Amino acid sequence: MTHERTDLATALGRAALLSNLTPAELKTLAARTVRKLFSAGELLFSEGEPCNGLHIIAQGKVRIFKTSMSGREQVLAVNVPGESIAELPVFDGGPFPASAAAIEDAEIAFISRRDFQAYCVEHPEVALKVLQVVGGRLRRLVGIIEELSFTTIRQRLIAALIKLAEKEGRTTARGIEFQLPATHQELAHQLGTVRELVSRNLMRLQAEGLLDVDARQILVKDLDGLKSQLETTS
Amino acid sequence: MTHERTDLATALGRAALLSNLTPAELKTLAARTVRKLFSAGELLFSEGEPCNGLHIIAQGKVRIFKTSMSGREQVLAVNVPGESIAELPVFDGGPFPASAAAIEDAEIAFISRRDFQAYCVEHPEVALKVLQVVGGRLRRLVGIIEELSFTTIRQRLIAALIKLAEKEGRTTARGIEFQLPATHQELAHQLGTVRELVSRNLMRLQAEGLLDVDARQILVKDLDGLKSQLETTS
DNA sequence: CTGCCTGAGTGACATAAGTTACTGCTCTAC
DNA sequence: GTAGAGCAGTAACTTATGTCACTCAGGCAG
Repeated sequence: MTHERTDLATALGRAALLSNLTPAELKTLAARTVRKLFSAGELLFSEGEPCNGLHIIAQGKVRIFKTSMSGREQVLAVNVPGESIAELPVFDGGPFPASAAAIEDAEIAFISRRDFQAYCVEHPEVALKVLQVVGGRLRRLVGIIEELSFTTIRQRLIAALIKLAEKEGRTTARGIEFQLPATHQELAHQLGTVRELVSRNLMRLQAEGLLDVDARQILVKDLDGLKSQLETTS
Repeated sequence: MTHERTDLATALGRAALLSNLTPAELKTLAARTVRKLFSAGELLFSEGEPCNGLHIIAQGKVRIFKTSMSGREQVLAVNVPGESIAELPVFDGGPFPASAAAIEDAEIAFISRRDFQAYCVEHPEVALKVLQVVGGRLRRLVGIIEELSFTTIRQRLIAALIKLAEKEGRTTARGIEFQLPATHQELAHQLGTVRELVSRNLMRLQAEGLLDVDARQILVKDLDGLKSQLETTS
């Protein structure tokens, strides 16, 4: 029990939302949080449900997404430990605008709406922090809209590959090498499309000599060539 | 001068963001605002510019939008008097994520970032209000993403028509009648597409007997029929 | 009255996107 | 080892989307 509380307090301290709180404050807050465990694939909550508290990720990755009637998915965000989920419904009182599921086994610190709101009133600077976090979220959403509205799947895929190459790639003699972080299916969800198109477009990029693809293993042979693909008038 | 200040104070009072402030408070705030006038079509600000204050609409309509390299536009929001624009960049300090232009001649109350932030620190409840407003904005963005990702232009158009019919339509013997609020071009921007597709889809709906179209004049003959079009598996 | 400008309707076309339906590969469980 | 599950590659096809290039009507300025 004590152990758990301590863990939660440190986990909370890592949360961007709650940085610059004193250890004592964290402890008080931790005493009011509930630890929740989710296994990979499990739903944290579904779109449309009422929101009764703030989720902070202590362990694991969480995917925020919308689902269409026909079963297609569009990922809105992937959140990692230290980030919070669904800050907004906590404040505006509305239902969740999207669903959330654990990508990996995950541990979540849950603070009830009432407690967190009370906390914000006592600590106005927390509300400003929340605004900052929400600002970043809003910017990402606008970015997604821009992509959906103006770019092809090919370009979105290229953009994703470039980001991965620059973040996770190892530079080798032949180029920049990395693994796709998930299945083609999951990547497709993040790009707002279907598995087949990811596969096809990867093959097409390979045929054009920009990449070598071996299932999830990617070798970028011409990063600048890839980047130049993003600047076409589309 | 006094007149102007008074006007601004009442205009501010109508703003959702600042409701439940006392007249005295409004007056103080109004003393710190600048009145800006824009004529139809004029840009308030452009995507990427630094944000140095909060805009509140006193008169006129304002369009928030993204532009692609090839010149296409995607409207993110249309804001009317009483609403605020770009609350978020004020808080997170980043640049504007999108551009804003006046649809009609517009009058804007402008409060500098510094002043408004100071105001929020003194009045924590205002920060919570801002969170609520931003929450609504975020929900709308998620809605746009859902539409772009899962629906066809036909369905988006139908949804827009239904909304207009229910909000502005006059019921006549032959059906619900209303005018499109803008040119096909503008409607296309709001749906994230081009003029031709709006025109074509309207004609197609007419051919199917759901509507009568005469340029901007619309007569909805079968509202339920329209609605049922939205429930297909797409 | 005439010519011009803007907005609207349309046909032809190229391409992107999504669906269906396979094949084949690689694990894991039995 | 074998069966089955899950992931990946692909071909054929349908539809949606966007572009180009017009035509046409109405309104406004000269």
